[in-house]
Amino acid sequence: MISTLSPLPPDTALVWFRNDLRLQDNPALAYALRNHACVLCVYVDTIDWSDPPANAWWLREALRDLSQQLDQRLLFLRGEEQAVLQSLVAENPALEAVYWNRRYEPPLREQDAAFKQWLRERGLKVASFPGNLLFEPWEINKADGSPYRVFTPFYKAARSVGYVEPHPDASAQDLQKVIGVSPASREAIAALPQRAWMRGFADHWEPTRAAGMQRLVKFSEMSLRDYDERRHIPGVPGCSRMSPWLHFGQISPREIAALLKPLPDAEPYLRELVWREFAHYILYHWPDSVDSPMDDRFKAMPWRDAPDELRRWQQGQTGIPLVDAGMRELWHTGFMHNRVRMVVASFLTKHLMIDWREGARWFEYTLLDADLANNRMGWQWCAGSGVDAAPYFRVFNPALQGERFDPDGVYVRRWVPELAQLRGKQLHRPWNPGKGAKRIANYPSPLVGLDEGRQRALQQWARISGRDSS
DNA sequence: TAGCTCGTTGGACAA
DNA sequence: TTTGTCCAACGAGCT
Repeated sequence: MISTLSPLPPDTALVWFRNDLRLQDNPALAYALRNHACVLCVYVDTIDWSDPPANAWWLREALRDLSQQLDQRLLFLRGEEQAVLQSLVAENPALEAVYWNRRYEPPLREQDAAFKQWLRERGLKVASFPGNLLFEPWEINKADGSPYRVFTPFYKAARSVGYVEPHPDASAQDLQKVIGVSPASREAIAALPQRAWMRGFADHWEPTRAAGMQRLVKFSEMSLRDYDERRHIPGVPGCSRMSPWLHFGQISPREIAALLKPLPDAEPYLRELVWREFAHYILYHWPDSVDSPMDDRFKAMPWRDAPDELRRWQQGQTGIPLVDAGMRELWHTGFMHNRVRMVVASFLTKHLMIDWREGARWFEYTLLDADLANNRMGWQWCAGSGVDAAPYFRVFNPALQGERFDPDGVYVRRWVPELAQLRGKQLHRPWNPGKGAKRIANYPSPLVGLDEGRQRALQQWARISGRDSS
Protein backbone atom coordinates (compact mmCIF):
# COMPACT_ATOMS: atom_id res chain seq x y z
CA MET A 1 0.00 0.00 0.00
CA ILE A 2 1.36 3.37 -1.02
CA SER A 3 1.06 5.80 1.80
CA THR A 4 2.40 8.82 3.54
CA LEU A 5 5.60 8.42 5.54
CA SER A 6 3.86 8.79 8.89
CA PRO A 7 0.43 9.55 10.35
CA LEU A 8 -0.87 12.87 9.10
CA PRO A 9 -0.39 15.84 11.45
CA PRO A 10 -3.36 17.88 12.65
CA ASP A 11 -4.86 20.51 10.37
CA THR A 12 -3.90 18.76 7.14
CA ALA A 13 -5.65 19.63 3.89
CA LEU A 14 -5.72 17.33 0.89
CA VAL A 15 -5.22 18.88 -2.55
CA TRP A 16 -6.53 16.59 -5.24
CA PHE A 17 -4.66 17.12 -8.52
CA ARG A 18 -6.48 16.13 -11.70
CA ASN A 19 -6.15 18.03 -14.96
CA ASP A 20 -4.17 20.81 -13.28
CA LEU A 21 -0.70 19.32 -12.94
CA ARG A 22 1.08 22.52 -11.94
CA LEU A 23 2.05 24.47 -8.85
CA GLN A 24 1.54 27.88 -10.47
CA ASP A 25 -1.84 29.54 -11.04
CA ASN A 26 -3.34 26.79 -8.94
CA PRO A 27 -6.00 28.28 -6.67
CA ALA A 28 -6.84 25.04 -4.86
CA LEU A 29 -3.22 24.50 -3.89
CA ALA A 30 -2.69 28.14 -2.97
CA TYR A 31 -5.78 28.16 -0.78
CA ALA A 32 -4.78 24.98 1.04
CA LEU A 33 -1.26 26.27 1.68
CA ARG A 34 -2.54 29.57 2.98
CA ASN A 35 -5.17 28.16 5.32
CA HIS A 36 -3.73 24.96 6.70
CA ALA A 37 -0.68 23.82 8.62
CA CYS A 38 0.05 20.91 6.26
CA VAL A 39 -0.95 19.91 2.77
CA LEU A 40 -1.10 16.47 1.21
CA CYS A 41 -0.85 16.49 -2.59
CA VAL A 42 -2.60 13.55 -4.23
CA TYR A 43 -3.15 12.22 -7.73
CA VAL A 44 -5.45 9.27 -8.45
CA ASP A 45 -4.73 7.37 -11.64
CA THR A 46 -7.76 5.79 -13.34
CA ILE A 47 -6.21 4.68 -16.61
CA ASP A 48 -6.68 1.13 -17.86
CA TRP A 49 -3.03 0.31 -18.44
CA SER A 50 -3.78 -2.88 -20.30
CA ASP A 51 -4.55 -0.75 -23.36
CA PRO A 52 -3.62 2.82 -22.55
CA PRO A 53 -4.39 5.73 -24.86
CA ALA A 54 -1.51 7.78 -26.25
CA ASN A 55 -1.89 10.49 -23.69
CA ALA A 56 -1.16 8.03 -20.91
CA TRP A 57 2.42 8.40 -22.09
CA TRP A 58 2.18 12.15 -21.55
CA LEU A 59 0.46 11.72 -18.22
CA ARG A 60 3.27 9.61 -16.82
CA GLU A 61 5.86 12.20 -17.81
CA ALA A 62 3.73 15.05 -16.48
CA LEU A 63 3.32 13.27 -13.16
CA ARG A 64 7.04 12.63 -12.90
CA ASP A 65 7.62 16.30 -13.57
CA LEU A 66 5.05 17.46 -11.04
CA SER A 67 6.37 15.04 -8.45
CA GLN A 68 9.86 16.37 -9.04
CA GLN A 69 8.69 19.96 -8.61
CA LEU A 70 7.22 18.85 -5.29
CA ASP A 71 10.49 17.22 -4.25
CA GLN A 72 8.82 13.84 -4.71
CA ARG A 73 6.02 14.71 -2.29
CA LEU A 74 3.17 13.76 -4.64
CA LEU A 75 1.09 10.88 -3.30
CA PHE A 76 0.25 8.69 -6.28
CA LEU A 77 -2.67 6.31 -5.96
CA ARG A 78 -4.52 4.11 -8.41
CA GLY A 79 -8.11 2.97 -8.69
CA GLU A 80 -11.59 4.34 -8.78
CA GLU A 81 -11.26 7.96 -7.68
CA GLN A 82 -13.97 8.23 -5.08
CA ALA A 83 -13.29 4.83 -3.53
CA VAL A 84 -9.57 5.57 -3.25
CA LEU A 85 -10.08 8.99 -1.72
CA GLN A 86 -12.84 7.85 0.58
CA SER A 87 -10.63 5.20 2.09
CA LEU A 88 -7.80 7.74 2.39
CA VAL A 89 -10.12 10.06 4.29
CA ALA A 90 -11.45 7.24 6.44
CA GLU A 91 -7.94 6.11 7.40
CA ASN A 92 -6.70 9.60 8.22
CA PRO A 93 -8.86 11.41 10.74
CA ALA A 94 -6.36 14.31 10.80
CA LEU A 95 -7.54 15.30 7.33
CA GLU A 96 -9.66 18.38 7.78
CA ALA A 97 -10.25 19.61 4.28
CA VAL A 98 -10.20 18.58 0.63
CA TYR A 99 -9.69 21.02 -2.24
CA TRP A 100 -9.56 20.77 -5.99
CA ASN A 101 -9.82 22.80 -9.18
CA ARG A 102 -13.01 22.17 -11.11
CA ARG A 103 -13.47 19.99 -14.14
CA TYR A 104 -16.48 20.27 -16.35
CA GLU A 105 -16.92 17.01 -18.21
CA PRO A 106 -19.81 14.67 -17.72
CA PRO A 107 -19.87 12.44 -15.74
CA LEU A 108 -16.85 13.69 -13.76
CA ARG A 109 -18.73 16.80 -12.74
CA GLU A 110 -21.51 14.75 -11.14
CA GLN A 111 -18.97 12.50 -9.45
CA ASP A 112 -17.18 15.50 -7.99
CA ALA A 113 -20.46 16.93 -6.71
CA ALA A 114 -21.34 13.63 -5.05
CA PHE A 115 -17.90 13.39 -3.47
CA LYS A 116 -18.19 16.92 -2.19
CA GLN A 117 -21.47 16.01 -0.53
CA TRP A 118 -19.92 12.87 0.98
CA LEU A 119 -17.07 14.90 2.47
CA ARG A 120 -19.39 17.53 3.90
CA GLU A 121 -21.51 14.87 5.57
CA ARG A 122 -18.36 13.71 7.36
CA GLY A 123 -17.61 17.18 8.60
CA LEU A 124 -14.69 17.97 6.30
CA LYS A 125 -14.16 21.33 4.71
CA VAL A 126 -14.34 21.10 0.96
CA ALA A 127 -14.07 23.65 -1.79
CA SER A 128 -13.58 23.66 -5.53
CA PHE A 129 -11.89 26.43 -7.48
CA PRO A 130 -11.77 27.79 -11.02
CA GLY A 131 -8.38 26.80 -12.41
CA ASN A 132 -8.67 25.32 -15.85
CA LEU A 133 -10.68 27.79 -17.91
CA LEU A 134 -10.63 31.51 -18.57
CA PHE A 135 -14.34 31.78 -17.85
CA GLU A 136 -16.57 29.60 -15.74
CA PRO A 137 -19.21 28.18 -18.09
CA TRP A 138 -22.08 29.75 -16.16
CA GLU A 139 -20.55 33.22 -16.22
CA ILE A 140 -21.26 34.00 -19.87
CA ASN A 141 -24.86 34.09 -21.00
CA LYS A 142 -27.13 35.86 -23.41
CA ALA A 143 -29.25 38.76 -22.21
CA ASP A 144 -32.10 36.38 -21.39
CA GLY A 145 -29.81 34.22 -19.25
CA SER A 146 -29.62 31.27 -21.61
CA PRO A 147 -26.30 29.97 -22.98
CA TYR A 148 -24.86 30.86 -26.38
CA ARG A 149 -24.85 28.32 -29.17
CA VAL A 150 -22.91 30.38 -31.71
CA PHE A 151 -19.24 31.14 -31.31
CA THR A 152 -18.97 34.74 -32.46
CA PRO A 153 -21.46 36.24 -29.99
CA PHE A 154 -19.91 34.07 -27.27
CA TYR A 155 -16.50 35.39 -28.20
CA LYS A 156 -17.69 39.00 -28.10
CA ALA A 157 -19.26 38.45 -24.69
CA ALA A 158 -16.09 36.78 -23.44
CA ARG A 159 -13.93 39.62 -24.71
CA SER A 160 -16.08 42.16 -22.94
CA VAL A 161 -15.53 40.27 -19.67
CA GLY A 162 -11.78 40.28 -20.28
CA TYR A 163 -9.17 37.63 -19.54
CA VAL A 164 -8.74 36.83 -15.87
CA GLU A 165 -5.24 37.19 -14.43
CA PRO A 166 -3.47 34.11 -13.09
CA HIS A 167 -3.92 33.31 -9.43
CA PRO A 168 -1.00 34.42 -7.25
CA ASP A 169 1.47 31.60 -6.65
CA ALA A 170 2.16 30.03 -3.31
CA SER A 171 5.48 31.06 -1.83
CA ALA A 172 8.43 28.68 -1.61
CA GLN A 173 8.05 28.89 2.14
CA ASP A 174 4.42 27.81 1.97
CA LEU A 175 5.37 24.90 -0.25
CA GLN A 176 7.34 23.55 2.69
CA LYS A 177 3.97 22.66 4.19
CA VAL A 178 3.56 19.87 1.64
CA ILE A 179 3.85 16.54 3.41
CA GLY A 180 6.43 13.99 2.36
CA VAL A 181 5.29 10.63 1.05
CA SER A 182 6.81 7.21 0.71
CA PRO A 183 9.23 6.70 -2.23
CA ALA A 184 6.76 4.09 -3.44
CA SER A 185 4.75 6.88 -5.08
CA ARG A 186 7.65 8.00 -7.25
CA GLU A 187 8.48 4.40 -8.08
CA ALA A 188 4.89 3.65 -9.00
CA ILE A 189 4.78 6.57 -11.44
CA ALA A 190 8.07 5.52 -13.02
CA ALA A 191 6.83 1.94 -13.30
CA LEU A 192 3.69 2.81 -15.24
CA PRO A 193 3.91 0.64 -18.35
CA GLN A 194 4.37 2.15 -21.77
CA ARG A 195 3.57 0.71 -25.16
CA ALA A 196 6.00 0.17 -27.99
CA TRP A 197 4.00 2.39 -30.37
CA MET A 198 4.47 5.34 -28.00
CA ARG A 199 8.26 5.24 -28.01
CA GLY A 200 8.52 7.69 -30.88
CA PHE A 201 6.67 10.40 -28.99
CA ALA A 202 9.80 11.38 -27.11
CA ASP A 203 11.39 12.43 -30.41
CA HIS A 204 8.72 15.10 -30.74
CA TRP A 205 7.77 16.13 -27.24
CA GLU A 206 9.18 16.92 -23.85
CA PRO A 207 6.16 16.84 -21.56
CA THR A 208 7.53 18.96 -18.72
CA ARG A 209 6.14 22.29 -17.66
CA ALA A 210 9.50 23.94 -18.21
CA ALA A 211 9.67 22.66 -21.79
CA GLY A 212 6.12 23.86 -22.40
CA MET A 213 6.89 27.34 -21.09
CA GLN A 214 9.98 27.45 -23.24
CA ARG A 215 7.92 26.52 -26.28
CA LEU A 216 5.31 29.14 -25.43
CA VAL A 217 7.86 31.91 -25.08
CA LYS A 218 9.55 30.89 -28.32
CA PHE A 219 6.19 30.85 -30.07
CA SER A 220 5.34 34.32 -28.76
CA GLU A 221 8.65 35.65 -30.03
CA MET A 222 8.92 33.84 -33.36
CA SER A 223 5.46 32.86 -34.62
CA LEU A 224 2.75 34.98 -33.03
CA ARG A 225 2.96 37.71 -35.64
CA ASP A 226 2.37 35.35 -38.58
CA TYR A 227 0.08 33.03 -36.70
CA ASP A 228 -3.11 33.97 -38.51
CA GLU A 229 -1.64 32.99 -41.86
CA ARG A 230 0.82 30.26 -41.05
CA ARG A 231 -1.45 28.30 -38.75
CA HIS A 232 -3.22 26.92 -41.81
CA ILE A 233 -0.10 25.41 -43.33
CA PRO A 234 0.72 21.98 -41.89
CA GLY A 235 4.20 21.87 -43.39
CA VAL A 236 5.55 24.79 -41.36
CA PRO A 237 5.76 25.27 -37.59
CA GLY A 238 3.15 28.03 -37.37
CA CYS A 239 1.09 26.69 -34.46
CA SER A 240 1.91 26.83 -30.78
CA ARG A 241 1.22 23.11 -30.12
CA MET A 242 0.39 23.97 -26.54
CA SER A 243 -2.67 21.70 -26.48
CA PRO A 244 -1.19 18.78 -24.50
CA TRP A 245 0.14 21.09 -21.80
CA LEU A 246 -3.27 22.76 -21.65
CA HIS A 247 -5.07 19.45 -21.51
CA PHE A 248 -3.12 18.26 -18.50
CA GLY A 249 -3.10 21.69 -16.93
CA GLN A 250 0.66 21.91 -16.73
CA ILE A 251 0.19 25.38 -18.11
CA SER A 252 -3.10 27.19 -17.59
CA PRO A 253 -5.04 29.24 -20.15
CA ARG A 254 -4.82 32.19 -17.79
CA GLU A 255 -1.03 32.00 -17.83
CA ILE A 256 -1.01 31.87 -21.62
CA ALA A 257 -3.44 34.77 -21.96
CA ALA A 258 -1.47 36.85 -19.46
CA LEU A 259 1.77 36.26 -21.32
CA LEU A 260 0.42 36.97 -24.81
CA LYS A 261 -2.19 39.64 -24.12
CA PRO A 262 0.26 42.57 -24.04
CA LEU A 263 1.83 41.57 -27.35
CA PRO A 264 0.73 42.99 -30.69
CA ASP A 265 -1.01 40.53 -33.02
CA ALA A 266 -2.01 38.28 -30.12
CA GLU A 267 -5.74 38.37 -30.80
CA PRO A 268 -6.00 35.66 -33.46
CA TYR A 269 -4.27 33.25 -31.11
CA LEU A 270 -6.26 34.32 -28.07
CA ARG A 271 -9.38 33.77 -30.13
CA GLU A 272 -8.36 30.13 -30.53
CA LEU A 273 -7.97 29.96 -26.77
CA VAL A 274 -11.56 31.19 -26.51
CA TRP A 275 -12.56 28.35 -28.86
CA ARG A 276 -11.24 25.99 -26.22
CA GLU A 277 -13.44 27.81 -23.70
CA PHE A 278 -16.42 27.51 -26.03
CA ALA A 279 -15.92 23.75 -26.32
CA HIS A 280 -15.99 23.36 -22.55
CA TYR A 281 -18.93 25.74 -22.35
CA ILE A 282 -20.94 23.69 -24.86
CA LEU A 283 -20.10 20.47 -23.05
CA TYR A 284 -21.15 21.98 -19.74
CA HIS A 285 -24.49 23.24 -21.00
CA TRP A 286 -25.19 20.31 -23.35
CA PRO A 287 -23.53 17.28 -21.75
CA ASP A 288 -25.34 14.93 -24.14
CA SER A 289 -23.34 16.40 -27.00
CA VAL A 290 -20.55 13.96 -26.14
CA ASP A 291 -22.47 11.22 -27.89
CA SER A 292 -25.59 12.73 -29.41
CA PRO A 293 -25.71 14.99 -32.42
CA MET A 294 -26.81 18.46 -31.45
CA ASP A 295 -28.79 18.59 -34.66
CA ASP A 296 -31.53 15.98 -34.23
CA ARG A 297 -31.78 15.32 -37.93
CA PHE A 298 -28.46 13.52 -37.73
CA LYS A 299 -29.98 10.84 -35.54
CA ALA A 300 -31.42 9.44 -38.75
CA MET A 301 -28.15 9.56 -40.68
CA PRO A 302 -27.46 6.10 -42.11
CA TRP A 303 -23.78 5.92 -41.16
CA ARG A 304 -22.00 3.17 -43.01
CA ASP A 305 -20.71 0.15 -41.14
CA ALA A 306 -17.37 -0.25 -42.92
CA PRO A 307 -14.74 -1.59 -40.52
CA ASP A 308 -12.17 -2.18 -43.26
CA GLU A 309 -12.43 1.38 -44.49
CA LEU A 310 -12.29 2.68 -40.91
CA ARG A 311 -9.12 0.68 -40.37
CA ARG A 312 -7.53 2.02 -43.52
CA TRP A 313 -8.39 5.53 -42.42
CA GLN A 314 -6.81 4.86 -39.03
CA GLN A 315 -3.68 3.43 -40.62
CA GLY A 316 -3.25 6.22 -43.15
CA GLN A 317 -3.94 3.93 -46.12
CA THR A 318 -6.93 5.63 -47.72
CA GLY A 319 -5.11 6.50 -50.92
CA ILE A 320 -5.76 10.20 -50.33
CA PRO A 321 -2.34 11.79 -49.66
CA LEU A 322 -3.29 14.58 -47.27
CA VAL A 323 -5.59 12.30 -45.28
CA ASP A 324 -2.94 9.60 -45.03
CA ALA A 325 -0.27 12.12 -44.08
CA GLY A 326 -2.43 13.40 -41.24
CA MET A 327 -3.33 9.97 -39.91
CA ARG A 328 0.31 8.89 -39.97
CA GLU A 329 1.45 12.07 -38.28
CA LEU A 330 -1.11 11.32 -35.59
CA TRP A 331 0.04 7.75 -35.06
CA HIS A 332 3.73 8.59 -34.97
CA THR A 333 3.72 11.86 -33.04
CA GLY A 334 0.46 11.84 -31.06
CA PHE A 335 -0.50 15.07 -32.78
CA MET A 336 -2.14 16.28 -35.95
CA HIS A 337 -2.17 19.74 -37.43
CA ASN A 338 -5.56 21.35 -36.94
CA ARG A 339 -6.39 21.96 -40.59
CA VAL A 340 -5.53 18.36 -41.35
CA ARG A 341 -7.77 17.25 -38.47
CA MET A 342 -10.65 18.93 -40.26
CA VAL A 343 -9.72 17.34 -43.56
CA VAL A 344 -9.48 13.79 -42.19
CA ALA A 345 -12.67 14.27 -40.18
CA SER A 346 -14.55 15.55 -43.20
CA PHE A 347 -13.25 12.64 -45.26
CA LEU A 348 -14.34 10.06 -42.68
CA THR A 349 -17.78 11.49 -42.01
CA LYS A 350 -18.66 12.68 -45.49
CA HIS A 351 -16.71 10.81 -48.15
CA LEU A 352 -16.78 7.53 -46.23
CA MET A 353 -19.98 8.30 -44.31
CA ILE A 354 -18.62 6.65 -41.19
CA ASP A 355 -20.06 7.77 -37.86
CA TRP A 356 -18.22 10.78 -36.39
CA ARG A 357 -18.12 9.01 -33.02
CA GLU A 358 -15.80 6.38 -34.50
CA GLY A 359 -13.43 9.14 -35.51
CA ALA A 360 -13.74 10.87 -32.16
CA ARG A 361 -12.88 7.63 -30.35
CA TRP A 362 -9.81 7.09 -32.50
CA PHE A 363 -8.61 10.62 -31.86
CA GLU A 364 -9.12 10.12 -28.13
CA TYR A 365 -7.04 6.97 -28.31
CA THR A 366 -4.18 8.46 -30.31
CA LEU A 367 -3.95 12.19 -29.56
CA LEU A 368 -1.65 13.39 -26.81
CA ASP A 369 -3.92 16.40 -26.38
CA ALA A 370 -7.09 14.26 -26.47
CA ASP A 371 -9.64 16.43 -24.75
CA LEU A 372 -13.27 15.40 -24.59
CA ALA A 373 -14.71 18.90 -24.97
CA ASN A 374 -12.52 20.07 -27.84
CA ASN A 375 -12.58 16.76 -29.63
CA ARG A 376 -16.31 16.13 -29.54
CA MET A 377 -17.16 19.67 -30.55
CA GLY A 378 -14.68 19.50 -33.41
CA TRP A 379 -16.06 16.22 -34.71
CA GLN A 380 -19.64 17.42 -34.53
CA TRP A 381 -18.62 20.55 -36.36
CA CYS A 382 -16.99 18.56 -39.13
CA ALA A 383 -19.84 16.08 -39.38
CA GLY A 384 -22.24 18.99 -39.66
CA SER A 385 -24.31 18.00 -36.63
CA GLY A 386 -22.89 20.38 -34.03
CA VAL A 387 -23.61 23.87 -32.85
CA ASP A 388 -22.58 26.44 -35.36
CA ALA A 389 -21.53 23.60 -37.62
CA ALA A 390 -20.20 23.70 -41.12
CA PRO A 391 -23.13 23.77 -43.57
CA TYR A 392 -23.74 20.35 -45.05
CA PHE A 393 -22.52 21.33 -48.50
CA ARG A 394 -19.11 22.18 -47.13
CA VAL A 395 -17.37 18.95 -47.94
CA PHE A 396 -13.63 19.42 -47.82
CA ASN A 397 -11.95 18.23 -50.96
CA PRO A 398 -8.73 16.74 -49.56
CA ALA A 399 -6.85 17.05 -52.85
CA LEU A 400 -7.77 20.70 -53.20
CA GLN A 401 -6.93 21.33 -49.54
CA GLY A 402 -3.56 19.77 -50.19
CA GLU A 403 -2.89 21.95 -53.21
CA ARG A 404 -3.96 25.03 -51.31
CA PHE A 405 -2.29 24.53 -47.95
CA ASP A 406 0.55 22.16 -48.77
CA PRO A 407 1.44 23.45 -52.25
CA ASP A 408 5.04 22.30 -52.13
CA GLY A 409 4.07 18.97 -50.66
CA VAL A 410 6.37 19.40 -47.68
CA TYR A 411 3.86 17.89 -45.31
CA VAL A 412 2.64 15.03 -47.49
CA ARG A 413 6.18 14.03 -48.48
CA ARG A 414 7.21 13.97 -44.84
CA TRP A 415 4.56 11.43 -43.87
CA VAL A 416 3.89 9.62 -47.14
CA PRO A 417 7.41 9.07 -48.47
CA GLU A 418 6.23 6.60 -51.10
CA LEU A 419 4.87 9.63 -52.99
CA ALA A 420 8.08 11.64 -52.67
CA GLN A 421 8.89 11.39 -56.37
CA LEU A 422 5.64 13.09 -57.41
CA ARG A 423 5.68 16.80 -58.08
CA GLY A 424 3.14 19.60 -58.15
CA LYS A 425 -0.54 18.76 -58.20
CA GLN A 426 0.17 15.13 -58.91
CA LEU A 427 1.37 14.68 -55.38
CA HIS A 428 -2.13 15.36 -54.10
CA ARG A 429 -3.83 13.31 -56.85
CA PRO A 430 -1.63 10.22 -57.36
CA TRP A 431 -4.55 8.27 -58.80
CA ASN A 432 -4.44 10.59 -61.76
CA PRO A 433 -0.86 10.47 -63.01
CA GLY A 434 -0.01 12.88 -65.78
CA LYS A 435 1.16 11.92 -69.24
CA GLY A 436 4.07 9.53 -69.15
CA ALA A 437 4.05 9.33 -65.35
CA LYS A 438 3.99 5.95 -63.66
CA ARG A 439 1.45 5.00 -61.05
CA ILE A 440 2.97 4.59 -57.62
CA ALA A 441 3.05 0.87 -56.99
CA ASN A 442 3.20 0.78 -53.22
CA TYR A 443 0.49 3.35 -52.55
CA PRO A 444 -3.18 2.32 -52.41
CA SER A 445 -5.91 3.46 -54.76
CA PRO A 446 -8.41 5.85 -53.17
CA LEU A 447 -11.05 4.22 -50.96
CA VAL A 448 -13.63 6.31 -52.74
CA GLY A 449 -13.62 8.76 -55.62
CA LEU A 450 -13.66 12.28 -54.26
CA ASP A 451 -16.59 13.35 -56.38
CA GLU A 452 -18.48 10.11 -55.86
CA GLY A 453 -18.10 10.33 -52.07
CA ARG A 454 -19.17 13.93 -52.03
CA GLN A 455 -22.32 13.23 -54.04
CA ARG A 456 -23.21 10.28 -51.81
CA ALA A 457 -22.90 12.44 -48.68
CA LEU A 458 -24.98 15.24 -50.16
CA GLN A 459 -27.70 12.78 -51.14
CA GLN A 460 -27.88 11.33 -47.65
CA TRP A 461 -28.02 14.81 -46.20
CA ALA A 462 -30.93 15.63 -48.50
CA ARG A 463 -32.71 12.53 -47.23
CA ILE A 464 -32.34 13.17 -43.53
CA SER A 465 -33.14 16.84 -43.88
CA GLY A 466 -36.33 16.16 -45.79
CA ARG A 467 -35.21 17.67 -49.07
CA ASP A 468 -34.92 14.42 -50.92
CA SER A 469 -36.42 15.02 -54.34
CA SER A 470 -36.06 11.43 -55.58
C1' DT B 1 -42.03 42.18 -31.13
C1' DA B 2 -40.57 42.17 -35.58
C1' DG B 3 -37.20 42.45 -38.63
C1' DC B 4 -32.60 42.20 -39.87
C1' DT B 5 -28.02 40.16 -40.29
C1' DC B 6 -25.00 36.72 -39.76
C1' DG B 7 -22.96 32.21 -39.36
C1' DT B 8 -14.19 29.82 -38.18
C1' DT B 9 -11.86 27.04 -41.40
C1' DG B 10 -15.44 25.31 -48.71
C1' DG B 11 -16.21 23.81 -53.51
C1' DA B 12 -18.02 23.96 -58.18
C1' DC B 13 -18.80 26.44 -61.90
C1' DA B 14 -19.09 30.22 -65.02
C1' DA B 15 -17.20 34.18 -66.84
C1' DT C 1 -5.39 32.15 -63.59
C1' DT C 2 -8.48 34.80 -61.06
C1' DT C 3 -12.84 36.38 -59.43
C1' DG C 4 -17.67 36.25 -58.32
C1' DT C 5 -21.67 33.74 -57.33
C1' DC C 6 -24.25 30.25 -55.75
C1' DC C 7 -25.11 26.24 -52.97
C1' DA C 8 -30.68 25.84 -48.34
C1' DA C 9 -32.62 27.29 -45.29
C1' DC C 10 -32.85 28.42 -40.55
C1' DG C 11 -32.19 29.81 -36.17
C1' DA C 12 -29.31 32.53 -33.18
C1' DG C 13 -28.59 36.88 -31.60
C1' DC C 14 -29.20 41.62 -31.65
C1' DT C 15 -31.53 46.11 -32.17
